[in-house]
Amino acid sequence: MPNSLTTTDAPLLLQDFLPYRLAVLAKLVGAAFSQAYGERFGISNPQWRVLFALGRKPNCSASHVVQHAALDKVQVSRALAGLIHMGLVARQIDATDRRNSVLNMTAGGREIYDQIVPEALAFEASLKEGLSDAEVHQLDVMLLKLSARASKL
Amino acid sequence: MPNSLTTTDAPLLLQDFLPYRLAVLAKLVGAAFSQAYGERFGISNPQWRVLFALGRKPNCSASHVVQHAALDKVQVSRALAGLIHMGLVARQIDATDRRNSVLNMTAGGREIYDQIVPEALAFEASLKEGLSDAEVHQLDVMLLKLSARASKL
DNA sequence: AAATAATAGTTTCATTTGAAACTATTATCA
DNA sequence: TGATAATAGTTTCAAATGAAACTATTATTT
Repeated sequence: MPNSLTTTDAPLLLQDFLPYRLAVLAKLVGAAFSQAYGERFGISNPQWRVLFALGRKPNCSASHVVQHAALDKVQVSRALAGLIHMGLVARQIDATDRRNSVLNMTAGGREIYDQIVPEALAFEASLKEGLSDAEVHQLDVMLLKLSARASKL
Repeated sequence: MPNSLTTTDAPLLLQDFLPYRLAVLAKLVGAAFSQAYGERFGISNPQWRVLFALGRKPNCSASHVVQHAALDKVQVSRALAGLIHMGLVARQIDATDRRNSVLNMTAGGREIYDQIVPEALAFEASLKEGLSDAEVHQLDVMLLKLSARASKL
């Protein structure tokens, strides 16, 4: 057995393996984001998602957040508990269906939100720096295609 | 205060926000991968990375894995503990520097590895299905650019 | 050579995450 | 109407993750 310790014929190059590359990039970006902003406001990544969802659609329920922030109901429940405890979000109960909550940012929550949105967009722009408009468009198309494929695997 | 409960002027669209899109896609892909293969072999995501790193470079140390698999030393230590316990990896001690370990897959480890590599490549190919060669190349370029930018934020 | 620093890797402990079970409320069906 | 199922959300418990402290070994400094 002359080569029992050598590599196999077609070793998988981790650096080129798309699932790996996506994971590494997403983690890097997420860490940079939450280091920059989470630290400043004491807000975690799932909590940002909830705030952004509420910014987009006030008076919504937790289930709505689940569907629009790619979080499961446990994560949303926990994120909300924190945000409510910090006084950034207020929860009422839907009188017509007492299972539903009606969520909104408080004045304090909106203050942070209004502050963070432009910075988040600047962060994104900075991330895209070096990409041409055409490339940004290509990226959009490919992320959509990859997401569509991935959800079928 | 006529609009205290309406959205702000430029709400951030989570669905379009690149850090969010990357996170969601990476998670989706990672989940699909480890559901398909992790379940079958009882191997976690960090453990796959270690195996792939060892496939690429036998006789390497744990530090080498740290540098080439985007894992920290704690994750590598734990992944190795599991792999060794499963009998898929063997660890010797470098006689010239007894701090270093010398890692290799066992015959059993290589058996799984040789089985998984073509499937992993097929998985990747399936993920890229629908992308033209030009698009795949574009994707490569943009992931590289984004990674470079992200590591500077 | 002794003391200090650096490197490789592990362990410990606190926090995060995920899956499953649970409560409360409303909807459906017999 | 009463029983069953479905929905909204929370809690609980186990596993995964991360940061910091720790052990062992080698390198450097004095």
